[in-house]
Amino acid sequence: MTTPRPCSIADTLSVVGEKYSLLVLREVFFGVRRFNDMARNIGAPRDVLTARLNHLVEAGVLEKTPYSARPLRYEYRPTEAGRELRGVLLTLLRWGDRYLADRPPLVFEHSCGADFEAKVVCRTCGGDVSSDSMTPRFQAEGWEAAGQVSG
Amino acid sequence: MTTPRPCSIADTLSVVGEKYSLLVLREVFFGVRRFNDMARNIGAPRDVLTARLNHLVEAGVLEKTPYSARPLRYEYRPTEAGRELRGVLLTLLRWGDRYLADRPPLVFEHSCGADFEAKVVCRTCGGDVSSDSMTPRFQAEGWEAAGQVSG
DNA sequence: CCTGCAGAGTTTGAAAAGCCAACCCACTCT
DNA sequence: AGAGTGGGTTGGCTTTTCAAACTCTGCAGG
Repeated sequence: MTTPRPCSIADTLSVVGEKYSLLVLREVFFGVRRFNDMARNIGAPRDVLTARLNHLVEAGVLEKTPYSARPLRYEYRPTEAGRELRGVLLTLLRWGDRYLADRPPLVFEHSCGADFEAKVVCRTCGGDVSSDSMTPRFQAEGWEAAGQVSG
Repeated sequence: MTTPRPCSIADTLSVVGEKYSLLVLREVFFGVRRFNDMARNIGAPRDVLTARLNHLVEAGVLEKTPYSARPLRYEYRPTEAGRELRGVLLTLLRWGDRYLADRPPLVFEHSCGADFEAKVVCRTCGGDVSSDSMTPRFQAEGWEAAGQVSG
């Protein structure tokens, strides 16, 4: 068996898993729309940024629309699918704040008044995801977990 | 200003943002502990996998413990910090299931009985994260959002 | 003892991707 | 006219990635 495990995590990473891609999304969520601003805020080489933007547009995560006709200039905005990646970013942010940073460089205030910290729950019941609350059901043959889902 | 925006997302990505790193984590959550199994399930070149495992161990996300003394063999397990990355994986999984896959190759059954779908909420109040429910407060000078937080 | 096999890497050399600086084009502003 | 801005593209160099082969340690069978 030489093909990798079929998996939506891997599929998603093939869209947003390249270097800088998620940082582009971060900038877009901050309302940054233009090439030069992104390049500066992210610290990415301009040619690489060009490639990432194109990839994200092709993947349907961003869309480019002209904001100036002559000279022709585009700005980049998230699509509905792109907007739905907000949770990924917030989850990464929370992990870094917790395990890496002494003092988070950026805090969000949630509408409830508290400093926002992301938490992942079951969309149906709202319950926690603990290690033993989830049972995997593999749809493809030959890809069971080794042992139980754990960690 | 030539330094990139200070940000826990970027910091987190410097730990788990390299190619294959999150797939290593995925395997670890499935209970896969050994080098050869990971290489096969992920489809990663062996030298790259070696580098990623070492990086993740140094970063305190995985720990290696011997499971055989002669020949000396190690297995890789998540640390507490590594376990806390589960939410990142589940959020990526959900996005891929929703926007990429026709039929998800893997489904988890949550303890509530439903097929699990991840959702990100405010840890304090349990409320949704909509675009306008969060107000950024920048701790470092000069890094405001351009326009409001949006998307 | 000799042969074969498994597990976990390490080495090798070519192909791909990343990086940086410089350049270009189409305007606008002074 | 000259300088500045925005959004790239180009060329040349460095770093990663990749696949295959190789290493090393021990076990198992004949």
